[in-house]
Amino acid sequence: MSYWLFKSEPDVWGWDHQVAKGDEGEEWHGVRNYQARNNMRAMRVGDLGFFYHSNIGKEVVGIVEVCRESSPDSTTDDPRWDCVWIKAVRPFKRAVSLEECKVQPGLEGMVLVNNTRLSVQPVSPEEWEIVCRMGGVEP
DNA sequence: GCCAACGTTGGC
DNA sequence: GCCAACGTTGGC
Repeated sequence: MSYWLFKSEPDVWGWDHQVAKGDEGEEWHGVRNYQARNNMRAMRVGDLGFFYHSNIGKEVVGIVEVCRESSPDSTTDDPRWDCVWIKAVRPFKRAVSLEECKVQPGLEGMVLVNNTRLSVQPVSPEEWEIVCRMGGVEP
């Protein structure tokens, strides 16, 4: 079981959209970055991830689960790009902002804090636990 | 809206 | 294979 973080601009695709898709989930299409794609290829069904709102909010708002492993991205014919499907699991009781993460002990090495431009990131088990607790949910 | 960081592209 | 030019992301 591994942990991840998915970034999305909430005015394009936000937590509420994700929740509306229910257990069927949604294809995490549109990623055109090798590092992010490779992270998705490493995902397995049942892996958990944070759902992060970039630009607007800049905060982790909930937890998602990988419900389909990486397969061709339906929004392109380019065979280089594929993606997983994710479904919403539960919302945070309170959103955890980027600002908070930056000053939280234990999160100094978090990719979110150190590589602002990577849209699909790995999260360590320690980071997972810390951020879940900050968000008011059990890891 | 600006700009820093970073990734990609393409000429050589 | 190098690197300059360019494009994109995302925090501020």
